[in-house]
Amino acid sequence: MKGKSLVQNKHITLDNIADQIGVSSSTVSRVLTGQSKKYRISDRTTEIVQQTARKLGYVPDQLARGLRTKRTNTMGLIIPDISNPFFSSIARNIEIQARKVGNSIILADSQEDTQLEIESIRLLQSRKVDGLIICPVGEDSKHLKSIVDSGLPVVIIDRYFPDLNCAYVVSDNYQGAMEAVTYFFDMNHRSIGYIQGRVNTSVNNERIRGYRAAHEEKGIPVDESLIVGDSFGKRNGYIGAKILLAKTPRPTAIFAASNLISLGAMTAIQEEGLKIPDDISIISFDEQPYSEHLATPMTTVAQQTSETGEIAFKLLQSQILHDGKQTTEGIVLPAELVFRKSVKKLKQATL
Amino acid sequence: MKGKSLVQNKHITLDNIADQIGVSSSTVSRVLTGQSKKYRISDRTTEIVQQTARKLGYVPDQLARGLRTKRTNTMGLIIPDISNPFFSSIARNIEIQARKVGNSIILADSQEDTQLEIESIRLLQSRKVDGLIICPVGEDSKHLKSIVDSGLPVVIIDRYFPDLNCAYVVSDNYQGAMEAVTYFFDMNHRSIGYIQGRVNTSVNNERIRGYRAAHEEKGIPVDESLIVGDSFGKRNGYIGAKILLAKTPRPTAIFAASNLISLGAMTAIQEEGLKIPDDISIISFDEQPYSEHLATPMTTVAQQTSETGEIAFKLLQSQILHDGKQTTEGIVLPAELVFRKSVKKLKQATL
DNA sequence: TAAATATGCGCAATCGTTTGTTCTATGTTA
DNA sequence: TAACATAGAACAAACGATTGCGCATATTTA
Repeated sequence: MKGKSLVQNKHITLDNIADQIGVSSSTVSRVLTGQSKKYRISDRTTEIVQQTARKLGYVPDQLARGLRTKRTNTMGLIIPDISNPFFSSIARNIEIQARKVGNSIILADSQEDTQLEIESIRLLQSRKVDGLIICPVGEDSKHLKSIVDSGLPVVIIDRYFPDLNCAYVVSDNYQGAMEAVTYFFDMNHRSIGYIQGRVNTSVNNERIRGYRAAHEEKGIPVDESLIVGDSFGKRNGYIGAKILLAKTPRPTAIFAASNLISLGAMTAIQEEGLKIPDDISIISFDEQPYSEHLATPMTTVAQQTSETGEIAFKLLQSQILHDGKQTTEGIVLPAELVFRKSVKKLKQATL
Repeated sequence: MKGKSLVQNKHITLDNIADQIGVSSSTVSRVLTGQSKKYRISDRTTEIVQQTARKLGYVPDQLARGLRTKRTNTMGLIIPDISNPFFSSIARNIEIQARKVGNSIILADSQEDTQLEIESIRLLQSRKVDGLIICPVGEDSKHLKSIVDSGLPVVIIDRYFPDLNCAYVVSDNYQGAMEAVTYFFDMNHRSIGYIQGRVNTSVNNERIRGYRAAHEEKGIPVDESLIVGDSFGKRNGYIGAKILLAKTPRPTAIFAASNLISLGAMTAIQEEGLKIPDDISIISFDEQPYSEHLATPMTTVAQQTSETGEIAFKLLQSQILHDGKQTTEGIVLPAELVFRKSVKKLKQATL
């Protein structure tokens, strides 16, 4: 058997096959979609059709099929920054799940820009995706509401909107932040800076809520001036840390709202000639492959990225299979504190 | 003006618009594709069409359009592991470029598996992408040849095949490796382990070639037993390092073929109770945001990821615009050594 | 005033599939 | 033998957009 894959000279269509063996294209279609029995195509015909299809290297035109069937087996994925390992890890798992069932993913990077997010949604709609998995930029949800209302299956990940009637899967940011800050307290820290991410995103709100709750539980008032920053990027981490470190008295600990933030904070800390954890303790959101290898192995709060992707896909898929009936299930995955060396146990609790 | 975005009740087509204002759908089409002048549609009609299209929230069905025009404005992107920041960074830049011109990217993760790569290609073909950007798994290129021969515009990135007549953009792995190893020599190292990536990929071959060339230039014979490993993953880095560190005499330096490999190597080094760079020096391929923050800031050889993405896209785009005429341009981008602290200068050159 | 040219737009085919309906043999039953 | 099933497959109409061609009017030209 010659395994040589034929060069597809132009393009093979159902009609080509049909002509070749003198049947109609409908018959070919039914055979190739496995409906021989249903439409009583004889075994002989079925066999012949399959053979010639294979011989000619037929591959169905998904555009035509989609046009006719209203299903493209394609989903849109909108991510604020695919180069961020946190997101790319989620994306990967979504893609893997999708491919298992013959679906494809159209990727859009919104670059943390709501306007681009809106454009992306339009673009994906025009490409007739069966559904959308979207990690929203964050503050605004009007455009999301309108698309959910339009009936397109949507699953939101990472960030969500309480008033949006839509399936979502997020981490328990409240609990994660709460645990992290509580841990700081347990290590006798009392002045904990928080370098936050993009404000007014659910992620950020929840983490702040956790930060406050931890304070409240310990009966420690929160110093509002210790909450700084406004984005999940590295630069913001740098700036935020600079600000915190300039305070007198200097906070003894920093809670960084993302992997990039902590990276930025680290260069600031270094520039100030300070050591982690001796001079300043730090916990970062987002576990990364390199976390354990940092100058000081980083204590992090880990989110379940691969589970997030997998669950999001399955949620979406189920909506699609149930004929676009949207579920509004919300799934929240626990975040887990992974302990390393970046927080120091202070001697005496001031107070 | 009410900015309220209308719920698209079902779906607006050209015919809907046409009916609404009593013209034919062809007229509407011509107006909406900006061909009013060419087809002598009156200003008045043009105006009305545009208004109602806007009012009704018309968004063209790209499936139908693609079916008719044979252009989908969609490109396929096949990547061995999108969660690897090296690749996701490339992917991001491709997506950004693509979107600028209204194109979309269908993402496929081949999981470093040639079989999945082949499947992905099929899938993308059936989805009628205008072209393909692919970072091949590596060893085999038969399937690539067949697809290039089929006339589909293709650009290969990161890894390439000398015998494949196809545009590509890669880093100068030879030069990068050569510089790294030469630097080791300049620091008086003489026994340099190399933890390689997937064997028989161009990336790996070129880097080994550089490794050898550096030796030759210095007149130092290469110890074949110092070349270990077989994948770009973290696990391979760990294992490779374990093997190298067990040798007596122990090599004084390790050259790691990827960011993940060096991460794995670091845990091995740590487990052995060794310090970088005091006990062992290391250089890693792939600059990363965290490179400077590692336990010992890592000397790396940086590749131009964003340029890679951008160039790859533009190469592909140009092929597509020139009516599928494939260019076979090969672009190789220089790699740059970025110096940090992970290499120690040894006292005496043994010899 | 007839012919020529311009203006403005519609017809209908087409892209490749899918699918409800119809058609024709051939066999079966009463 | 008339009536009727049944098997096996073809017909044709979608899906929504694009586009070559053609058909009316209106305007200009000779």
